[in-house]
Amino acid sequence: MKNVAIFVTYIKSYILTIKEIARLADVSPGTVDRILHNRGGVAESTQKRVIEIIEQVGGFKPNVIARNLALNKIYHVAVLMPLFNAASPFWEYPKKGVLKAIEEVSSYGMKVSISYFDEFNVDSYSKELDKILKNKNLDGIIIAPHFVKETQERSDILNKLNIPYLFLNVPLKGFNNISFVGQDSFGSGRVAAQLFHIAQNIEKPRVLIIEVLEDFNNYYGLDQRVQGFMNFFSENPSHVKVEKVRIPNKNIPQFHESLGKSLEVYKDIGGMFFPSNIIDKAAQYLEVNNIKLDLMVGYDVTNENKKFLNKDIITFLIGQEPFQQGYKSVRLMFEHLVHGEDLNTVYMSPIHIITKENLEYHMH
Amino acid sequence: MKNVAIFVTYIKSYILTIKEIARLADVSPGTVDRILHNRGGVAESTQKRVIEIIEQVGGFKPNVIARNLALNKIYHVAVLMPLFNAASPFWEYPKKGVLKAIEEVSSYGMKVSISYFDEFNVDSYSKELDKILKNKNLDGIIIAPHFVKETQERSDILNKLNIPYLFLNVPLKGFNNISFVGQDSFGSGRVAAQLFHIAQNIEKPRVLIIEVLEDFNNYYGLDQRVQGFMNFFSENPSHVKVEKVRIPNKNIPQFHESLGKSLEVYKDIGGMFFPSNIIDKAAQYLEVNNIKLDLMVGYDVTNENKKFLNKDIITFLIGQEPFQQGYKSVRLMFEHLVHGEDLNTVYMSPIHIITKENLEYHMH
DNA sequence: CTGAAAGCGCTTACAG
DNA sequence: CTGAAAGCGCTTACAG
Repeated sequence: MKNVAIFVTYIKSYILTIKEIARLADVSPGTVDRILHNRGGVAESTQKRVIEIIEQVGGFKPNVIARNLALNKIYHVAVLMPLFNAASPFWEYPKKGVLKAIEEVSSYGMKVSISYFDEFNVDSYSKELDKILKNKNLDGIIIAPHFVKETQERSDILNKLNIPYLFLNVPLKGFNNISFVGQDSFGSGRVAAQLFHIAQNIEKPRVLIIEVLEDFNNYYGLDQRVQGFMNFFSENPSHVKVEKVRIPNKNIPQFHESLGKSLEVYKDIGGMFFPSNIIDKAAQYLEVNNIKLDLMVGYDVTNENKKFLNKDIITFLIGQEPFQQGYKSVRLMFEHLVHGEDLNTVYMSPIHIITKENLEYHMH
Repeated sequence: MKNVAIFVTYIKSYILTIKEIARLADVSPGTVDRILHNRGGVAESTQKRVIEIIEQVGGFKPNVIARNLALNKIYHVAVLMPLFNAASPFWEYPKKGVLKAIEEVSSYGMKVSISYFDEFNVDSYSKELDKILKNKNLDGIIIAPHFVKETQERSDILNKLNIPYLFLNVPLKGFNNISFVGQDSFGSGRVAAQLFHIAQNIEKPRVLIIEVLEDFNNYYGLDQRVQGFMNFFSENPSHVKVEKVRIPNKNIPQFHESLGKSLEVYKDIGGMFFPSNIIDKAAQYLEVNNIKLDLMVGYDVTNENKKFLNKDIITFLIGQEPFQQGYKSVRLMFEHLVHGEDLNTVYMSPIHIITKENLEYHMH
């Protein structure tokens, strides 16, 4: 043990192996391992000596690779998210992000399976979630908890399972989820408002917020977006005048009819704000009827919205980096399970301002 | 060998180990390994048989963890980038990104060392680069090649070293770099132009581009940004009128004096565009002299620029996700060296539009 | 309370 | 041309 100090200055940043520490302490590697993992059954004197040596050599960092290999443990993680299709265009990119992350972690001891539910069908959500919760061989869950009540009903099971679960995109409160990955809806509404404040034509200062009934019932984030929008104007004196209308959206013709009526009521409006990605339907109406507004702002870079951005009918889209949301949720679960990292309770997505010109540079 | 087919249907997505394949083929693991890595010295008949079996079981994917451990190889990578300080505020976040990535990959067989040069001192660049190139124990290099000539002079050495090198932030052409991570300067100029097009007050349509002499000599990307800016207006009819001035920047008083003169010449301007992050100096001038412009657009979320964004003196900043640039460059090198992945020749950074309202949600 | 041994899956000399 | 053995660093029964 006398030579330890000299040895240490020599090796500097080099990290010792368990075997080397064992040799310095005159014990076996097994004993060092027991101490490192607090597995007990070690004489106090031995423990003290070994810990001292570890401190002297500047701590011990296990070789994660060797650790993984020896444990030969594969962590199983389930992801539950809405199915991507024409009715749920947003979910294309979270899915891609999840798949990309799966590819990366699959070589390093974590297997991930994805289940999908229909965003507009509560039962499909409950059914898929129940299936996942029955799986006895699970180490972690990532959920886009679109349905509050159905998720709450299962919170007991989630907690009893005693495995970490992480919320993706929907920030439900009152759960023991280890983390949330998604956008601050309120803040994103403020960003949209600021765009009108900066860019709305002074001669046509009236802006219409369109709340689509069906969307509002489906997703609580929309209300937050509108709240944030209003909040900006309550804090900042502005030439912009805001009006709000609620219209139904059973089908396109009906939606277009309601929109048309609103535009007749507010003849002098210069812009519209949609707190959701349904703005493409309105853009279609404007195009067909050859109406030009100064500013059209909505959410999410879906394929339809891209089209109208490129035609200069939509001016700005608020993006939330959905690819990263999917990617990040899986990577975080990996860091937590495989590397034992503590996660932050919240990982806020950036609030992207997307225009025709920067559209193609973004990974959506 | 008869049972292979049945076995295969049973195991499905399970990936066989070398040992298992060896057993199926009645050879030793060593032989399978020789075939997998084309190391030669295997009878053709054996080779054929083993390859057939591998195909039947749906291919072989090595366990990267075991591979790393056995190879016991540590890849050494050098990073050369500008030193972050008050004069080079941009480089704070690439550095942070590099450090984050280093933390991640250090557990998986790659060590990274960073060297810094003074962005405004060619010699420091040459010196540090030469130091790196002398290192015989190097597997890859990441460079922010700020100085064209000095980099060109060393391209022979770079190529002879026969190790991959990747360009960060500065897209030099005519090199054998395996990849580039950074922003499309031309495209970013177009984005800035579009912001003026959308938001510039109709009553004050004149916009001033400020080219700072010293910056222009230092960094070729600035010219590209201005080109892109002009290009947008040449393609899009707009009410915006663009003027260009070139002013020197030996020191702040001189810079402010030149700026003041320009503002006297163009009394009716409504906005200014800075193709660099030096916009904070102009914002300072406007603040002190109590001048309010409708639109001030510049580059990069430095601490100074943040301040003026929050004071509503700067309207928009174009961001290039510098953290991600640093992070990504290291991760890509890791994928290339450790996983043997082929890289794309270019990884374009997004072109972020930053305002007071979305500022805090972005990782810069 | 402690050590020796075997094993995770792959690689690499070495012997034949 | 091929197999047996040892090793990467850590973990885990097992024996004492």
